[in-house]
Amino acid sequence: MTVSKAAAVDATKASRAARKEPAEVDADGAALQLGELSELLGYSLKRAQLRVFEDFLCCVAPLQLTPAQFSVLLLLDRNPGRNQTEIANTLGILRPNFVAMLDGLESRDLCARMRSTNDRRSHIVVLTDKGRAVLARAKKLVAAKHEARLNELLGPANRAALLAMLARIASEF
Amino acid sequence: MTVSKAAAVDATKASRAARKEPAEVDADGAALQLGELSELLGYSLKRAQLRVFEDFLCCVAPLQLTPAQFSVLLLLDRNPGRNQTEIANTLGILRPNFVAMLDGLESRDLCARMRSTNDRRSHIVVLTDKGRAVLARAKKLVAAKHEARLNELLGPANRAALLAMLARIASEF
DNA sequence: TATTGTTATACTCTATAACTATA
DNA sequence: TATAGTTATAGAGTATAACAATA
Repeated sequence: MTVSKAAAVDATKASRAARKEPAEVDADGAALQLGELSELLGYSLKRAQLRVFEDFLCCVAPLQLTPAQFSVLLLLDRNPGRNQTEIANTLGILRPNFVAMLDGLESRDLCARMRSTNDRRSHIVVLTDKGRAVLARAKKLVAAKHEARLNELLGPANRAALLAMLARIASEF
Repeated sequence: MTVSKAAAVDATKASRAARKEPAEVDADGAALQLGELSELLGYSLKRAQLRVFEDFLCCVAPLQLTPAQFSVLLLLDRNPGRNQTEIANTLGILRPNFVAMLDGLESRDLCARMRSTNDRRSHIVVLTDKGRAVLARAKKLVAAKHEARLNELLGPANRAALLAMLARIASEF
């Protein structure tokens, strides 16, 4: 669910090898046959996901946000007053792993932990003003550069159909 | 491009947290709003990919094969006489990382390295008889349990459309 | 000099156990 | 006792540099 910060710094360099496409020729000039691999949904799913995350990283590079960090900011903005466990669970991040992730965002003053008055064990996670500003800029970059290109590649109808099928797989498969 | 071997041993246990679905209720009974997240292609792509790999692991559990290992066996079967670099490159695996992966398959007698007579630097990777047998059984399990259920969920036409769009994203985006 | 396979290494991601402070 | 946040830790996955053997 997350992406390396090193990759965020230099997405193109970080996955140069993975970018080599199946059909690309090798040293001797003969590309290998993918065979049944190209009919395996999981295989194409994985390669498409890597490519999309790579492009996301590229598009949001000025803001230094990974897909995972962006998803946290989005969720905080939409769900104020929630604690770490609730945010982490919703994103499929394990609570122990969410600690360092929040530390990173908090150290950049994008969000803050606040002790809940109801339950002093809980940390309510809030977006800071800077966090809201960065999120707003990130949304614009994602919409204008990232999602726009996907829309262009697939067409709006196909893009919607793709999204619906992916959501269906994630929730019903 | 690969999947943990621990997950292969117990896929359900390994990703219990990640399996919690976005709409699932929390302790206080109120599910969080995903908001724009549900319109982010990358987000659904990632969640669908995790779910599909998890199911793959489950379906092929009797053979103890990860998606990555299965893809190597498929490629070896379809492309005899190739060396490590060619196989690894085609799958987007870096050569140094492919060494341990091949060691694992070779130690289970699923494939073997053979010095090339033309170029004594190269290791030609060949499927063993056992490797061919395991691959055949794996293909049947994947087709009968894994892909069949995906087909059932989406319908053949939608499944084909999904595959085409994913391949398009991987190669043209 | 360049390439193949390899080792060593480092960093990220993911997962579990166990601690602390609260409830 | 149970839960929230945390720490420590371990295992995969992924990336780079550098070496030996060979070309």
